[in-house]
Amino acid sequence: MFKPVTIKDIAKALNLSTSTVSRALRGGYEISEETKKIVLEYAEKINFTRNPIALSLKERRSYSIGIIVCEVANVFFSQAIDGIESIAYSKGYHTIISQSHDQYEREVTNIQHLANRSVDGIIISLAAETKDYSHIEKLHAQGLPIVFFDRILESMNTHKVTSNNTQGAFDATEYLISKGVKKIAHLANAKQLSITEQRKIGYLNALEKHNIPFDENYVKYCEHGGSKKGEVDTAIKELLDLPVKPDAIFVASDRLSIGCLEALKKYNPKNDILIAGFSNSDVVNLLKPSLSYVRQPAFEMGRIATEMLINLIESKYPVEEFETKILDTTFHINE
Amino acid sequence: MFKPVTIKDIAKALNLSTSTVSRALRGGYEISEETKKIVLEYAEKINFTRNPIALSLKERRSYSIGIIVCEVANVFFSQAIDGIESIAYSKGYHTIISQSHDQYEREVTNIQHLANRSVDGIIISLAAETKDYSHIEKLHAQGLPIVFFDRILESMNTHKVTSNNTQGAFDATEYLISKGVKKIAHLANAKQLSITEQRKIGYLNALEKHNIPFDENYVKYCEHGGSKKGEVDTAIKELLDLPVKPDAIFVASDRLSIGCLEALKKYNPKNDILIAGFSNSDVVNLLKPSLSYVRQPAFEMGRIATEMLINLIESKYPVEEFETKILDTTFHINE
DNA sequence: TATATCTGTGCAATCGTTGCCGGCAACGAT
DNA sequence: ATCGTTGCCGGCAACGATTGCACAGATATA
Repeated sequence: MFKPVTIKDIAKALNLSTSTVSRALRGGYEISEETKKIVLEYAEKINFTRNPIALSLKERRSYSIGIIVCEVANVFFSQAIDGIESIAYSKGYHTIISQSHDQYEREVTNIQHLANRSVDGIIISLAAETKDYSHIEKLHAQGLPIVFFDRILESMNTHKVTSNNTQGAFDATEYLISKGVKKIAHLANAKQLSITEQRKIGYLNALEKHNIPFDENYVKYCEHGGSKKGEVDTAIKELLDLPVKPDAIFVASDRLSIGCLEALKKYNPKNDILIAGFSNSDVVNLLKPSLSYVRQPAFEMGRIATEMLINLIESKYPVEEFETKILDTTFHINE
Repeated sequence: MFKPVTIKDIAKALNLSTSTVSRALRGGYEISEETKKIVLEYAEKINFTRNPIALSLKERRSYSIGIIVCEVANVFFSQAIDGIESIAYSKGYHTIISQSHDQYEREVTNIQHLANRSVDGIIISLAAETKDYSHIEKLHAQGLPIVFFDRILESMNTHKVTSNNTQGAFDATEYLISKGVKKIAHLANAKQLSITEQRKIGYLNALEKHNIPFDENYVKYCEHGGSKKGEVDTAIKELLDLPVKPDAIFVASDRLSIGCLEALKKYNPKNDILIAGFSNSDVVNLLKPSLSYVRQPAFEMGRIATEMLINLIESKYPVEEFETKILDTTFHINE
């Protein structure tokens, strides 16, 4: 059995009380230098580390942060996680990552799990499927600090971080227009997601600016964010089967971009459709068909969300003023 | 402040002792049906969940499993994590993921952190940089259950899961040979990794079988697994600058494959070098230059590793017999 | 009626750590 | 000589949940 050393062991060995040992280890001013030295040396020798579980119980907090994303395999999210960790670790927190796989059920289970595990706060990007938010609202009402990033819940009064989705979508769409295309389809994420709406607005704005009429048939939503087998495939096929085939597609997410490219490779070998979309992939430059892309500052978003969360956690008084931070995207062309 | 309900609250409200409440909630046979019902209903009503931290302290275990991989952004690892989670959740464990980013320091910190957090066991794939194993050996000696997957530590006596790296490497190399090339370079991972050695053996076996002489200059090691900026770039440049330029490259990992393709795109626009390598990427079919690839059963590896670990954790007696499971890879051609 | 058995409940200890109170000795000031 | 102060340390309780043991009351048996 794995049995770590405790301060009791030290106390017994050194013939001291546990409280004395405890204080000596924390450098309490009420302990003589001599005793301190003895305790510290012995603790070092037997490789003592204090039990954070016991501490969590006593302090009613765990110095850990829960993260919920749809999947870690998505580069946008893994970069955001790196950003979260960079701040969390530096401030003495550790992280517990869990994946919703864009499923509502798993989001509920996971957030419950995290709250039970006594995380001090949660950073979350909503699952594509989620339409009911009571599981989150309940915890928030109980006082659990929550920060949203990327896919935010507009209606909840807390800190939020997103990128400038509207601008990014506008840039991508306008780029397509600049290439001379006019029939620009839009492959979108689940309808109820904040990012879906924002990106669609950017797309519409670009069309409007250039006097291109909007056709609702050119917009396809993927209710599972592309996680469901065949979802993107079907959407693309439907677009290709339209009476007037689109000559470009603006894709709303990384996940969808991949599915889109795969489907096009299959159904449109002529490769005469221009594509631009959101992507943080590191292989985006190697893809064929090529993909011009909007990149979000994922790492930075993670950092900021974490700073916000730790502020909430460590605030002595209930926070009333909340902030929504919007970061700029960048656009990159791949001919 | 976030303050969950405790059994004390229930006890007070119902005028019972905490022990009665506790037993009623666990369905203890010694409690009258009537009392049980009252307690259960009230607990339900006020949304009681037991505090797992308190339980961990008492039971000396946390029902959580630590995972250490180099990075979650790597598809092989994220698939393995999905496999780990599938078993872990079904058996009532939850997971704590941490990333070494192929750095020795972070591996040490993370494993320490996990052990402190009282995980019941650890599943680990070694960082590329790691050459000293005492941080792991120490915990293992203390009785912490550890299972290796992918990048294993041969010398440690515990359960291990790998794929058949030698066979996979052989398949890839032989495929290249079958395409008529003879000057096959090998872009390898850090020298000390188990997978590096195994994959090199497969490469050598294929060369030998087809009577192709081995040239040490054709093998390039990446000591940081491709995590360090410019590492792969340099290696590829060196290969291209050799007096006799290779006409094919066998690449040992996903991470390296990407770097390799990028470098080749830059330095070898003629695109006259054939590439085959290990990859679990979901976009591998969309890449240009194209990449024939060896795929590992990552999900399955995660599942098996977790079953092994939970066996170790839940075993009543110290386990003496350890197993090394080797799973088959598959090879896929991309012309 | 006295004793044994059984049912339902409470008490107290436990896990590791820390906060708080209080005790003891040595010291200086009065 | 007495009092107050200070330095150093031990003991107790508490965080939340579980559990062995004890005990009260009811019922059954001798």
